[in-house]
Amino acid sequence: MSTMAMKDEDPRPALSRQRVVHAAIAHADSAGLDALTMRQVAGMLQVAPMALYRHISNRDDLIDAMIDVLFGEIALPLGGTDWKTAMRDRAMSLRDVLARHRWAIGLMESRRRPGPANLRHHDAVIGKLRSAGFDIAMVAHAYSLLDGYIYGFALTKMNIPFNTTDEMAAMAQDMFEPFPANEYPNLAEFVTDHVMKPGYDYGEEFEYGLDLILNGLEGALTA
Amino acid sequence: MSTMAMKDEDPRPALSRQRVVHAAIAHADSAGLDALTMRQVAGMLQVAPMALYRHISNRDDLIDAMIDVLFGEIALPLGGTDWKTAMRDRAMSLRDVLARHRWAIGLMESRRRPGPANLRHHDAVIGKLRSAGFDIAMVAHAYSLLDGYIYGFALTKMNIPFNTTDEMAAMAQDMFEPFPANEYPNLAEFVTDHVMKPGYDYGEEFEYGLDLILNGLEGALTA
DNA sequence: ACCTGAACACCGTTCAAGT
DNA sequence: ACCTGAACACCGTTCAAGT
Repeated sequence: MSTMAMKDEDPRPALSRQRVVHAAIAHADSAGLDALTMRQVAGMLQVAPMALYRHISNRDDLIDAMIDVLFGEIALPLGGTDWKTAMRDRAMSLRDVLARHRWAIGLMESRRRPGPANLRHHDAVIGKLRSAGFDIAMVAHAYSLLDGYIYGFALTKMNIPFNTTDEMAAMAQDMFEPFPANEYPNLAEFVTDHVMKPGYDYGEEFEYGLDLILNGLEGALTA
Repeated sequence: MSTMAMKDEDPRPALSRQRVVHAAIAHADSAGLDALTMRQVAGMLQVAPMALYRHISNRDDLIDAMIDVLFGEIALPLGGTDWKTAMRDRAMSLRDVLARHRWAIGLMESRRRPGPANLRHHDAVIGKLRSAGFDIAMVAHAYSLLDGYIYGFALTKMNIPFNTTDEMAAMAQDMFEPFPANEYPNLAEFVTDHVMKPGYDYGEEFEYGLDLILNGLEGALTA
């Protein structure tokens, strides 16, 4: 077997910053932030841990790059539609990005060196609100309220320790078991009559709150 | 020197679950979640790491206990006042607790075995809303919206990579430096004309959003 | 009963080599 | 130019001792 043939059969394409960043995102998506270690990312790519440092300067630099890829996945609020539709679509898109990349929720707004997709996203959102007649103080109100809600909902949903009605039922059992019966009657009623009902999905609450906020902002804008 | 005198001079009181939990909270408050390691908490208490395992079963059990202490610090919405005042006070109190214990933001609603203070808090909030005329579906809307916003605002504020106007100015410099001038005009205007103005404090946005949400819920309740 | 020390299987990152 | 292996200073947790 010639060395030429050996090369053709080499299952490892050359490493690159792009390949490292995308492997890291895929790994964090499936295994979580705790599993996002240099050693595990290197394992995904079948290289020694230290090979990564040729392409990224350290773990924080890797996370910077991963977050900018995610900002690129958020649909930008474009020129055509009114501000309310644009902000609603952008909120739903950001919600979807955070659901796909749960590990990123606490990291999106924490970058000391935001990348181009990050800056472009914030520029587009602010521009859309400004051209709809929001003054700068009102932009600050609206952005803080919307993003507070979007990230907070994503955080709460991510951390909720159950996903299905069955899991909730099991957890409710464990939850009340150590305490006297009827010690927490309002919570018990809420859990049994609402959360444990078939078809309950916490995720569906998102749009109720989003629309309440958008309507409130509209009222403040026209006042 | 007698062994009796040695005992009197021993600077280490006996370990207890309470002492471990409170030392861990104090350490996480000052050094952050990454520094909340068994070895560092043990160091605080001047014992060997393994001494902690006599009083807690593992790191997760320690965090469970820490979170329940924090729930105990939130002012309960009591009987006297109307629901809006009660929810506003409770939101401000939770905001303050999260500001004192920033490491806890992602952990408060993630416990598979919530402690008594946790359950008592949720029971009181739900009870207050129910007795004000919210039906169960509306309680779910209100709770999800309020807590989404409160936790999300705390998360964003915690992660924002600057605290003072000076830090923001330094960061703005670094932020736009790698890109062509006027590449992000809306963001640049927002930063220079609002965020970098003397007296700017992101934290002050909290009450604007909170009141907008409470007014929206009031409208939905009376409708 | 309560605490300890060594050990195991992990981390991120530095450094000096290897090809 | 690009990747590697050993090493260092850390983790949480198990186990067998120590007092």
